[in-house]
Amino acid sequence: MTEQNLFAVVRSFVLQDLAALVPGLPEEVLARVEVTPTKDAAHGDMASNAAMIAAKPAGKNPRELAAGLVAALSGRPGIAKAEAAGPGFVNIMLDQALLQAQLPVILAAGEAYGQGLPRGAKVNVEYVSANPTGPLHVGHCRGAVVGDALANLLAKAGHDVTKEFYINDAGAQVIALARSVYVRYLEALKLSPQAYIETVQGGMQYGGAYLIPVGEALAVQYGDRFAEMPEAEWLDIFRDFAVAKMLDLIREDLAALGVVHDVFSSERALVQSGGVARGLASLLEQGLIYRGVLEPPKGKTPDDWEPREQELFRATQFGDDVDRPIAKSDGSYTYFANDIAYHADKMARGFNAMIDVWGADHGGYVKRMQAAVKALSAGRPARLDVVLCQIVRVMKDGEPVKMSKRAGTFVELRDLIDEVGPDAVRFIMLMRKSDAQMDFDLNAAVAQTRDNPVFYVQYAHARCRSVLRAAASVASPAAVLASLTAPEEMAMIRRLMAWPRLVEQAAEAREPHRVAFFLYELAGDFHALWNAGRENASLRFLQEDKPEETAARIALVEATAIVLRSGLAVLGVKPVEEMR
RNA sequence: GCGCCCUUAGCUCAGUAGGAUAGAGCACGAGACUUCUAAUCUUGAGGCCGGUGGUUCGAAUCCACCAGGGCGCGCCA
Repeated sequence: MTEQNLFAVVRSFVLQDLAALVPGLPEEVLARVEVTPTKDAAHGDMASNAAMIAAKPAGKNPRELAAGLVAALSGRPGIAKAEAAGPGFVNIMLDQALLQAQLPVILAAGEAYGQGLPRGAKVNVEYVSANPTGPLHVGHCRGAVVGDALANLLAKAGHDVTKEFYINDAGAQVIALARSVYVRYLEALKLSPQAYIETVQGGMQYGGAYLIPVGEALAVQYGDRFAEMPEAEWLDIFRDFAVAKMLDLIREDLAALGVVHDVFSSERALVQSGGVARGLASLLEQGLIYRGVLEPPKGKTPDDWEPREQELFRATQFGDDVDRPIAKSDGSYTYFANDIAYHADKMARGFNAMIDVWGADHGGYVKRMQAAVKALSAGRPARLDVVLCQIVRVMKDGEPVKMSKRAGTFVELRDLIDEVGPDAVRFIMLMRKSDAQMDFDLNAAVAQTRDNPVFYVQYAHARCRSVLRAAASVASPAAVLASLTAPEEMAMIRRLMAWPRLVEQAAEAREPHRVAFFLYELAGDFHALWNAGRENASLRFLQEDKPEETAARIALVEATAIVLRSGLAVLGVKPVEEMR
């Protein structure tokens, strides 16, 4: 595969010419040299900051250095003109033919356009990881969409990506699930669960109707065998059965959203196979685990505070604020210990880059987990990035839709998908930085106007397809691309050309929302181009008497459709053929 | 009290590794349908980038402090 990213190509020219002008510049200076799209067309197609970056280490005036770069770059193939500007920018104007020649590149690549060259690293993206105690609700939705799109984006950028779901099936919450299911089991047998419920501390935790069929299924399978039995006899059976059913529910919900994980990892299986001891071994060897007593939190101390001796991990040695407990005072492991083991397990499976997508309520957990991964990696290259997703409020008619898990009226993810469709859910969730709170406007999500970004982008694709359908009879195979010269057309090509670079940058920043914004802008460009043909008939795509120009424009439309599809594929949103 | 995230136009938000005159949409003003679907487009107005200092050729972006909003804070996961 050849380099599709023209910005990378030109950057390598700049670096070569810079090295010739100023030999021996340090790596970290060169790394800061960039070639970017320009905001203003008057500044050419691309701009580089090279002269300003290098001026100080070179002991030269940035304008002077820029002039030297301009002279060298001007002779490069494909570069029509270079000029120094402002405080020392080098503005680069490409040959029109080079821009036009991007269209056949895009057409040949198809939806693979923008695909980065393969990189060595195996990346694990873990997301959703909801407790297997019920269907997904809207709170899980953002993480599901962001994680899935991020994984797609990284794959697009050339990484070897695994999508993973961590099943929290080892803790107290799945015990509580089993007990709640037992109540439904008794009800299915027409027995009163009241006496049993009174024996359960905290009562029935999961009261949702979705457990009724689970209880019924158990009644069918086991009859009244467990009706009078003590908990110890049925707890494991009920828990495993219920967890399996809940995972089925969750998988269905995810499928409705178009999310499919490659791997489901069970916490319980990890624990039972001795994974925790395995995971903690390297920390023990490094002397990073000790018995100690934590200081009370600064400021106001909890009322029931009393010093306790626990096993602690020296998280402070790796940037955390305090050391963190590995084991409770009764000796059993904390969730953190299991999580260390889980990440150690990922590393043992060969992942040197891990990304966890968490809800914002886990923000306080990031430092300790990163500290643990740092300790586990012990010098090997391993990196954990945590993407935090802030709360989403679902809004209707300007009012927040009530979500109360306690009252059993929480909005299930499925309700949201049924209401607005998976494409709108995904696209709109990706129109925000994940670490900013967002309101999800139900009214906008179903609107057939520019208010609704998914509609706007899909409409652009449908318009492309509409032209291409109408073009079938007019198109000539020999596209004479040189006829594409109108400013609107060249602007369109520049936008398309930016796609591979955007993939690279967004993947590096772990920010899939940039793709959504890119598509929104690309759609805007196309709608503008479409309407330009309305104002000026000579700009219309299909020109009856000019087959060559028509062919060139069809290539442009086809390339636009390809980039739209390529981007929508990253977001997991379906392109549509027509809007009727 | 401590930690993390956020604060950009009336509203909802972008701002691409510190780059040039801070950009979109909505709402508001003025325009464009004998069509490749006007479900769209063009154009105007609208800003102390929360505040104050600092770092440098250059700061919405980095640092410090302050104010406001959110999340979390030793045997819950």
